Amino acid sequence: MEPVKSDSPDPVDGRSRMGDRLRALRRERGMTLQQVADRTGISIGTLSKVERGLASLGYDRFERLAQGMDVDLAALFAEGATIAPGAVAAARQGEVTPHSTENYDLGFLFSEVWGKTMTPVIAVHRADRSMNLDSWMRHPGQEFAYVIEGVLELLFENRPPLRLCAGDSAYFDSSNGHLYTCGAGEQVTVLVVCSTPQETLIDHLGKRGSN
Amino acid sequence: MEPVKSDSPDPVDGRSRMGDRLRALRRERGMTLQQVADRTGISIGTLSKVERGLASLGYDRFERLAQGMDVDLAALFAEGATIAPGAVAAARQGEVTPHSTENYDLGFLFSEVWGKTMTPVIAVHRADRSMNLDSWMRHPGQEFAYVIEGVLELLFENRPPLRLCAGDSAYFDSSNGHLYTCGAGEQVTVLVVCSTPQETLIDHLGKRGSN
DNA sequence: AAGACAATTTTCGAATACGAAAAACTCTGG
DNA sequence: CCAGAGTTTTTCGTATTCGAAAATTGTCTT
Repeated sequence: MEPVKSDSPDPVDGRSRMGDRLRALRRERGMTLQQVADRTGISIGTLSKVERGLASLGYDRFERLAQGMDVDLAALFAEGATIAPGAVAAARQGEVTPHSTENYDLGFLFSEVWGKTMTPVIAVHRADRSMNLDSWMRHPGQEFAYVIEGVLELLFENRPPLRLCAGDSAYFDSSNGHLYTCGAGEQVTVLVVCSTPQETLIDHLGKRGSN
Repeated sequence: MEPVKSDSPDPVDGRSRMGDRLRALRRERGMTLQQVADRTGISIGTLSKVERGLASLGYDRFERLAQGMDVDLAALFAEGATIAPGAVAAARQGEVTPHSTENYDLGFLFSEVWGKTMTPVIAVHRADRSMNLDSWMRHPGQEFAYVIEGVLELLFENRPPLRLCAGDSAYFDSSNGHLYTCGAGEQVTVLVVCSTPQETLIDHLGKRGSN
C-alpha cells in the first residue's frame, strides 16, 4: 500500500510560510533575534534559519516560542483563520453592518475584520415588534450579553427567563435555544459578544428552530 | 544572559499531553496505527513513539497528520476545557470579582463560571491615577473593548493611539502591547471582552513588559 | 573611507526525529 | 498449549534540528 504523496502539502512551502509568519510577528513588535532568543530560550541561529524556511521548529520549541511571545500556540498554526498579527480596528458609535432576521435587527461590529474569534453585535429591540417565540436562536459556542439601555427579557428554551436591567449581564452556552425580548419600557439595547466567528454565526441565524 | 527556563513548559509533559491527545483522536475513530500511517504518510514506528510521548513530531509531520486525519491544524494544539453544556449565568450591575494590578483596578465578570472561552471585564480608570506607561499589557488572543462612559485613550506599543468616546469600540490582537488610559474628563468605564480564558489572562497580568 | 558596533547568517559537533525492518505483544480459533 | 494473523513496540542507520561561536552583513559616526 502506497503512502499518500499526491496531494500532501509541500513541506518546504509550509516551512517558509511559517517562517514568514514568525518573521512578520517579530518585526511587528520591533524585536531583534537576540530579544526573541532571550524571551523564548531558542538560540539566535535556529530562529534565523526557521524564519528563512531553512529549517522548522520541533514541538517543544513551538511551545517555548508561544509562551515567550505571548501568542496562543494554536494561533501560530491557524493559516487564514487568525486575525492579522498586530491588527487594530476601531468603530464609532452606530458604525455597524445591519443584518435582519425574523425577530431581530442586528448590527455587526467589525464585520470587515477577518479571522475574529469573537463576534460583537449590537441588538436593539422595540416593545411593539412582533416576535416568533418558537424560533429559538441556537449556535455553537458561548455568548456574553451586556444590557446598555432599557430592560431585557432573556428567554431560554429549557430554563427560566432572566430579566436584566442596564449594567446587568449574562453568560451562557449558546447552543441552548435563546431569545432576546424587550422586558419593559419601549426598547432595549444590548451588546452581545459570541465566541463564534461571524460567518458561522450568520449560517446559523438563517436556520429556524422548529418546535 | 541566561535563557528563560524558570517557567518554560516541561517539554516531556507537553509531548505526553499531545501524545495522549493524538492517541485519543485515533481511538475515537477506531483506526490502527497502520491506517493512520497510510493516510498521513508518517511511519508506524514514529506514530507509536509520539503517542507515548517518547518523541515529538516536526512541523511537516504535523501538517501531514492534520491533512490526513481531516482535522484543523490549529485545533490539534488547542487544549479544550468547555463550559458545562446548557450553562446559564447572570450578573447584576456591580457584581464583579475585583483584581488589582499596577495600573488598573479590574472587575472580572462571571469569574465563578468555569470553561469560559471569553473573559468579560469591567475596567474603571480615573484621570488622577498614576500609570506606568512602560508596562504594556500583552496576552494571547483577541480583545474587544466597548466604552460605556467617559473618554478612553487606548495606547498601543507599535501603533498610534485610539481615542474612543462612549458607544465607540475597538477590536485588536491582544498579543500587541496595549494600555488603557483616561482620555479626557474624570474617569472612564470600559467593558472589555478577551478571547483568552480568565486563568491565562491573570497569569499574564502579573508579568511586566520590559522595554 | 575606515572604524565601531549591532544584527544576522553561516559553520559544525551533539542531540533528536525519522523510516524500515525485526521483535514482541495481543487476540482468536482449534 | 499452539498456530497464525493483526497490531504495537523496539532497534538501528540516516537525515534533520539545535545551540555556541565564528563569519558576514548592515548601519552609524567621525
